Amino acid sequence: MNVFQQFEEKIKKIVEHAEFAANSSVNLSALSVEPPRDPAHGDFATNAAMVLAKQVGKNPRELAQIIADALSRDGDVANCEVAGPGFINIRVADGYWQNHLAVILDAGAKYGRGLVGKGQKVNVEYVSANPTGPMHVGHCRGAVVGDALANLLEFAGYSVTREYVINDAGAQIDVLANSVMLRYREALGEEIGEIPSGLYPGDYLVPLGKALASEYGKKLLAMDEAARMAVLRDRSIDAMMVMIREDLELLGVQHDVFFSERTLHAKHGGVSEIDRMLAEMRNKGFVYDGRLPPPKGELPADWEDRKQTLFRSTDVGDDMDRPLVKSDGSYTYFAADVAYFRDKFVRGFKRMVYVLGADHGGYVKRLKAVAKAVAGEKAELDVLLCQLVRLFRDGEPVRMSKRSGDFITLREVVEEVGRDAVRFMMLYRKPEAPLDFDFAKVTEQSKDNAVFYVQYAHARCKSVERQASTELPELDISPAAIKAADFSLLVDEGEKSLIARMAEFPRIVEQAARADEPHRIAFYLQQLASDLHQHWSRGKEMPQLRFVNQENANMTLARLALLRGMSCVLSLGLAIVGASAPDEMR
RNA sequence: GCACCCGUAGCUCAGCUGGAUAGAGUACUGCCCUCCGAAGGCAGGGGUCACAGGUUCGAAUCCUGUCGGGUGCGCCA
Repeated sequence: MNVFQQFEEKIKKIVEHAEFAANSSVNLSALSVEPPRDPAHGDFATNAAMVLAKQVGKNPRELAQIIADALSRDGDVANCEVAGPGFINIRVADGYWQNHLAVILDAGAKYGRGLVGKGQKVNVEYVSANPTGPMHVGHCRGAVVGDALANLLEFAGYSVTREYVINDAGAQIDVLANSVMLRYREALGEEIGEIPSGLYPGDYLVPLGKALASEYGKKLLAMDEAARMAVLRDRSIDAMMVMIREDLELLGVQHDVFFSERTLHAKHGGVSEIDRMLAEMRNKGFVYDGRLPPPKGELPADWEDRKQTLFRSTDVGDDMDRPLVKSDGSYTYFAADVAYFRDKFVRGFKRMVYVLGADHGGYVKRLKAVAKAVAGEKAELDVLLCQLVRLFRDGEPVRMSKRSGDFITLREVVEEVGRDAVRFMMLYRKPEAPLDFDFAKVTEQSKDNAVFYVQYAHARCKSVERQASTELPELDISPAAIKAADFSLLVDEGEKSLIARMAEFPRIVEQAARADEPHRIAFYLQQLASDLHQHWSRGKEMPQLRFVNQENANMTLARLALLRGMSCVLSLGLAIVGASAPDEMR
């Protein structure tokens, strides 16, 4: 339970035993205890009286006074004030925050951990780039957001599986195989000329062509079409996935499960997973044969009105029913998607999160419909839409052309600006807002990129420890000694408010986890770092506030404890973001 | 035509799911290093929260409509 919830409980107890609530049942679900907007208002603020006023038919300020009086008798509370329309501002007793520092240090890496999820199984699916080439910048954001969300949920106590769907069953794989075939012939010495349009032109396929040439010689040419394509498909997908995994590794992204779409189509005893799903859905009444109205707007040239196998997704919130079988008899991607969701459900996940690009916005409704049809209320599906990233260099848009295979790869971006900066930048914005990414600014280690600011705060904490052991070589600064320091020496307002800020961490984690919003961690870290830098600078004007005090070893030790707590929270937050917490900046 | 996302300081964005006087960074102006790391800090100006209604003690936040920007819209994945 975090400190805010502790106060909520105190207030609930007071209300439950209060006279005004005696003969009416009160609903306290909207009750909240928050950090006050203005620090001058105290340590906590609650809306309790305003939530209750109407329920018990009393004036909110009067009610606030009653609650405030009762709350004032609590040992943790120094005083309470009624303010504005009926807020209760709470100021904690001496020693409260100092005690909380002990809580933080005792918890260490467990501080704020495991408070929400209760071990519930969650599946986070992200990246899932087509295995047709290296990852490009466009994949970056989804990769970082998905990974940070997985970190966050795991930290919050969920049992998280990070999953990547390999789209290895579609027509694009044949295109890939044909492109590789060309590179193979090239490697055998054939003159291939310009890559025909419709095939992938990128140079990244050249090594694979060579590898196949040295392994198979001319044998592939002699094979019949089907056998050759089978080899080319398998080898191409494998090679592309190796590349993609290397790219993800650069970003520090690791998946637990790579799920192959082909396994859904594969027949076992004549029946595929999709067949099974279809039978089940037909039983439930979600599959029928019928006709779809023509698409709105300009009619596609090859549109024909025909009877087809449809999924009745309109029954569960979608805009239109969706085709499951193509005119050539094969399954649509949507059919695979239903089967895939069903597979996750069977694997026991209660929550499936899909991290998708904004160009998949139109897909959200049908995915939610799938979830309802397959799992009913037994599992929920959330979609995180990441808006596009626009690339700039010194304010000028960076042009990319897919046609020529001339796109900026994820590798180029990470190698130029660094993993930590890329990750923080991608999270320093809520995902549904578009993001402008300027190479020049991100590389510049300045306030333009908050990651350095936050990392600097961590390095500063460590720097002071180094300084302390130089100036006070006799001082024992082992973790045990620091835990045993006399925290009551930390009486400065700045010191107390640093602890108060750290105490917000568990609350931020909970809120971010509930809302699937990892970016909140990044913003919190920025705030926390700012508080530290600010307090640090006060030591310039007032040397007595400096952390290291040669005349007072006990004070130094207490302040080192404060910094230990600070660096602990900073590094926990940075770990969720996926950036390092360096001991020094170079 | 329909659906989804966005519209907050000159610019880039937060805003704790309905709370108090709407906040950061950047840019501009002026300060602060014999002093634990100046990759830092302090101060100043800058706003019709796109617009119009509605819900209530209370709206940037929720609902409806309008305008503007983005992304999609059967047999692609």
